[in-house]
Formats: sequence, structure tokens, C-alpha cells
Amino acid sequence: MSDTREFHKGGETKKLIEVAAMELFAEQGYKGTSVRKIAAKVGIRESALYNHFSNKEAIFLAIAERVFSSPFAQQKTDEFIQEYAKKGKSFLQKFTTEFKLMTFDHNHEKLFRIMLIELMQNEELRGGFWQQFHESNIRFLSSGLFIMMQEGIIRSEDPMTLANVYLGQMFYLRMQVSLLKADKKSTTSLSTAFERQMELFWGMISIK
Amino acid sequence: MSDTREFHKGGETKKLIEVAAMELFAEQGYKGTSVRKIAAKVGIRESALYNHFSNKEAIFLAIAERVFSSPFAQQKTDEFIQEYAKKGKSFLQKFTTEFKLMTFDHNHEKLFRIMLIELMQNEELRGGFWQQFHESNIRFLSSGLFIMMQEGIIRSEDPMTLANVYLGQMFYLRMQVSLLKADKKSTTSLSTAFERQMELFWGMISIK
DNA sequence: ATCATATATGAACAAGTGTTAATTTGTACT
DNA sequence: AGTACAAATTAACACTTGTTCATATATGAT
Repeated sequence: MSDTREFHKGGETKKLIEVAAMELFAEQGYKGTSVRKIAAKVGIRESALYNHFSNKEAIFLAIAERVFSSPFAQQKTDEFIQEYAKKGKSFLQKFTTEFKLMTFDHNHEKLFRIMLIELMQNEELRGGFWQQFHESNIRFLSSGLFIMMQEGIIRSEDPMTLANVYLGQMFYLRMQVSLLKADKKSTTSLSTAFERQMELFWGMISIK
Repeated sequence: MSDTREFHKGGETKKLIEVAAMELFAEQGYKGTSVRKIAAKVGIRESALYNHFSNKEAIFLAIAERVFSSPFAQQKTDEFIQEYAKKGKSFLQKFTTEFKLMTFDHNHEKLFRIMLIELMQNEELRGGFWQQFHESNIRFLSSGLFIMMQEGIIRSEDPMTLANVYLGQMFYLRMQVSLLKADKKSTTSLSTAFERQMELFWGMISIK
């Protein structure tokens, strides 16, 4: 028979599987993505998948790991925060720029969608989101803001509440971008919103 | 055989189906919920479902409608906004209280979860969210804030940005509540956060 | 050239999917 | 009591699901 099967060595196929699976999970969720769909996207039969992953969940977990190993989980050292926070506005700017960069990154976009879809259905993912996104960012922001208060750069308020407020804004913006992209609509109107909200927030907390 | 089948007249069974389906959709999503699971929860066979709904999607749509016919889609009249906005803080308080009430309402909680799960997978739901949650609330908030600026009650900023900022905060709080509830954790720490963020926001925009 | 190994295929499986058809059973009206 | 009708059952369907097993084929080291 015309069996023109191609062979890939190393972890090449494994990578291709992850890429294909990520795309499908981001569009149809875990349950909506079958191993056959993944295999078809890679260009192999479903049975060949099992040479690289022990089962469907293992594929998902390999991708889920990346969700939080991305920029927004980066742990900043205390020294870094100390140094940067004293500069005041630059601190907020840096955070916002990084957040915006992530938001418009194609790869990260897919990971965000997977997270949103599975957040309510997958306890592990929920735990990861809480610790590695929420708490990590709140810690970063609140300690930075606390230092600014000590330095007399910004108004004295509860740093925790302030951090929550700002992270909430940013998250909602990020979600809006994903919603628009899902409908293949333009996101240009939102691209300046990050800066606008940052300026507004800064104008309200800073002491002139 | 012992066929102790029970009969329900009127739309009774139909209601039971919707209740059962809502619960399951909120836990496992659309694809994770089979018609057999729904039927089992109601206490009937799956074929009996088709006496009340033409197919699975029809059940989902019946529930999806409710997602946006809930409090947060309530259209407020311009007169109402005019009157309330002039009172300043009460306006924000009313919005926040309503939002918080919704957040802690059991029924609405399920609808919110369904929305979050399907938002990225269902275009119709996405459209509904955008128009009936996002745009509707932004319109309400921004026109209220605009009036306050005219009245000299609050600082002069872009009302649209301000509205986005506040809605974003509230949405993120609402999501946090759902995440905690999904893990059956306590939400008491968040119950005061609504007021705290409201006070903070007001303190920053108001002219003392 | 041989051979071990990694990687692919094809076929099959048991279980679950949404949906339909034929039939039985309860309820209300005459 | 008889009848019409709504609402339930049982059984079956075609299809998809995740996974496994035996088998075939390409690659690299010897």
C-alpha cells in the first residue's frame, strides 16, 4: 500500500502535538478536543499519540504547566521591588507594560483562553491561577505600593485593596481583548486603554 | 413489571429539567453534561426529555437566556440615572450593592459559572455578555459619572475610562467569589471588599 | 548488512454520545 | 366507562470517545 509515513526523531512530534493540542484546547476546551482531532492536526493517527503521551490528560497537563510558567508568574525579588518602587510611576508602568505585552502575545493568548474555559472545571488549574497569577501579582503590586507610601510618593491607603483594584482592572481589560479576538474583531481601541487606565490610576494615588 | 412512573402536568417537568441542567452545566460545562445525566438528575429517562425540549441545545438556550435577564441586565431609564447621579455617592453605592447582591445569589452564581465556562466557546453567549453585561453597565456607570462631573461632585476625567476601571474591579471581585465557592472555601474576606473598593474609588474621584 | 529502537499504522474494544420510534401509562373531559 | 392526550418507558440507531494491541517501517549505531 502507499504508506508514505514520515518519521520524526527527538522530541519533534511531541512538540507538534503540544502545539496542535494547545490550539484546539483554546478553541474547544478539554472535553471538546478529542485525541483524534489532535492527531489529525499533527498529521498522524491517534494511536501514534500514545508513543509520546500516556493519555489525553497528560497532553493537557503538559500545556497547563505553561499557563503559569509564562511572564506573569515571574517572581520578582524583593530587591528589585525595593529599587523600582522608589521610582514611583515607573513601577506601575513596568507592570502595565508587561501585562499588556502578555495580553497581545499570540501564544499567551491561547493559554489565557484555556485557563478561562477550564478555570471553573479544573481544580488544579484554579489553584495555579490563584497562587501564581492572583496572589503573586497582588504581592508584587501591594509591596510596591506600600513602599511608595512610605516614601511619601502616593496617598496612604490600604495597599492590599489598591493592588486588588488595579489587578482587577487589568484582568478585565485582558479578558476583553480575548473576547474581541475570539470574534476576530479589532482590538486597537483597547490597546491604548492599558496606558489610559494606568495614567488615571496614577493620577489618583500620586501626591502632586 | 413494577413500573411506578410518575406523571407531572403543566410545565412542571420542564422546570425540573432546567434546574437540573443549570446545575450540571455550571459544574461540567455544555460538553461535559450529557442528556442522560440531566435526565437522571430529574429522575426520568433521557427519551422523556424530548417531550419538553427538541434537543440538548434547546435546553442550554433556555438557560442561557436567563444569564442576561438577571438583575445586572436591568436597563435603567435616563430619568433614574439623572436623579440618582446627582446624589453622588449613593449612585455608586446602589450599583455596588446590586452587584454584590447578584454575586452572592445562589442562582446567579450558577449562571455566572456557565457564562465563564462557555464565554470563549459560544459566540452567542459572548455577544450577550458584551451587550447586556459590559456595554449596559458601562453605559449606566459612565452616564452617571458624567452627570456628577457636570455637577462638580467628582473630578473631571474621561467617564468611559472611569466606568471601565470600576466595572473591571467589580467583575474581578465577582470572579474571585466564584473561584472560592468552586473550591468550597469561605468568601467572607471578600464580602467586605465590595464596600472597601467602593469607598476607595469614591475617595479618589470625589471633590472634597 | 544487521539489528535494536523509536515511531508510525490499522483494526478493534467497550463505553458513552444525541436522537428517534414504538409503546405503555397516567390524567382529565365527555 | 370510554376516549383523547400528555408524559413516561424500553429499545435501538449510528456515531464518537479514549485506549490498546499487533504489526510495519524508518533511523542510527555497530
